[in-house]
Amino acid sequence: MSANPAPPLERRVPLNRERVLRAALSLADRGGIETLTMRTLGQELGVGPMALYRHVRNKDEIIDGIVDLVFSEIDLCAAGADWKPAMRERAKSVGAALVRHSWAINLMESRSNPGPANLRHHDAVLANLRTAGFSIEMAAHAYSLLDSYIYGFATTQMSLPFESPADVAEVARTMLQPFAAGEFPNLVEFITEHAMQPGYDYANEFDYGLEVVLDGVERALAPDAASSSIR
Amino acid sequence: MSANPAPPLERRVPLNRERVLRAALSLADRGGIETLTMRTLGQELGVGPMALYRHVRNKDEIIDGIVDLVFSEIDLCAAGADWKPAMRERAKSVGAALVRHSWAINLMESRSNPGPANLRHHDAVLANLRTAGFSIEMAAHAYSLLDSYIYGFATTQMSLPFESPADVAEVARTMLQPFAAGEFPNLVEFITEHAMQPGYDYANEFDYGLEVVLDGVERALAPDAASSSIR
DNA sequence: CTTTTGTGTGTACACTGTACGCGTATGGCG
DNA sequence: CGCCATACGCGTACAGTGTACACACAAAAG
Repeated sequence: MSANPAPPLERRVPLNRERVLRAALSLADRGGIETLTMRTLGQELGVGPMALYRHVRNKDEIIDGIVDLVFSEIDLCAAGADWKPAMRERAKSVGAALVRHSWAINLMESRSNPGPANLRHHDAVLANLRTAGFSIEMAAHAYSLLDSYIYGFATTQMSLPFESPADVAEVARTMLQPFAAGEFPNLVEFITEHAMQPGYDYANEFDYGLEVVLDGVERALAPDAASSSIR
Repeated sequence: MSANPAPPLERRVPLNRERVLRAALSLADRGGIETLTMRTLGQELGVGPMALYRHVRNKDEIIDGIVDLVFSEIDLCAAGADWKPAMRERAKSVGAALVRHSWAINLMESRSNPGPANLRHHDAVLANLRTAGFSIEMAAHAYSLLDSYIYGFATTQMSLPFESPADVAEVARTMLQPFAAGEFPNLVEFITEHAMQPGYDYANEFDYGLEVVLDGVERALAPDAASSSIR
């Protein structure tokens, strides 16, 4: 017959792993990791849930995949670069990526199947430190300290239940409501005199702690040179 | 009648919120947070899932409750104590609690309904710092840095997919298997020359970073006194 | 006695991930 | 051209999740 019963006007471009992961990342970014289900992801791609299993072993593989996509957004530091600015830039790059993908914070370090971008990232950091003269032990110290701080800060930052100083007042009131008035005086003082002040933004704390950590590493590396760039 | 039709030999001691939370904590400690479901928890208490809802509004309230139980295990620091040893002890106490309840790491800071033990803990830390002469700003700096490090370290520590140096070899092999031999030379060196060495235990890194952080805070507080107790 | 209140149960519903089998479109082959 | 293997997506089904709702039964109160 000349008339097709169902004319494939727009030919179905087949799914692939890449498109599945991209859509999953976009979905997680927009609605958080909990809105990423096989059904919503299928809907996003105009496809049933089971179609995804042709391109991905299971949901865990999707999670691993989008976590590695986040790692791939982090700038790699050059091996020959001065370690301190390189580590500072890396820390900020990681922090920025975690802000862009806040659902990823608790997943970046806890996946047991690291992807290529993850491994490449770690390798580049170690390369920079070793080239800069860090012993393996010192590199281990520095790396542990830096990563603990970076991920810890991102965790505490993202878990703050407010966005602006105006929210702080509201949240603090409901949080402290069930308790006696003078039960937590220091906490109340801290909130009213600090967190509720106009210019307050917890994100600013990141740089301060980062400099403390970097200076500490520098001092441990060369005990005489105390740069003390802490403001 | 003298003969009871169904003699309540062991009279059903009624459930209460306390027992529900204790059982939930025990369950999470034994099998991880994912094994804590309303059905398993009911089974643990010899009761149907719906019975729990008489004592708890929903599952989130159970999570909030057991997180606060973990907070209640952390030693409170005295307001008048020297801040540096007090913060050191607090950090270790938090770290120890997180090791005992590793399921809690990602929940301690991310619950938006902090319980009384949580608030009491924060209040005590702030009291110590303020009494020791920290301005509100400096207390905010120090608190942010310390907590970021503590929780960040716990996160990275708990997410390591191995327990002993023997496991490291196995895990590293399977992790690096899909990649070319010389693709990550620094990572391979780090693993073989450091993580796989006999005495290696990542937990030891905690104290090192903690001293760096404490010294950094001390220096920021009194820029002249550089104690440099870093080994 | 009746009535109220507290406590646990059973059923049911809307979700989740995913195992299994069936159709169909596509591309290589004779 | 016909044929067929393969790749791809779909539909159904199942076990598991949190929990809303109506009910059963106990103890206590009036």
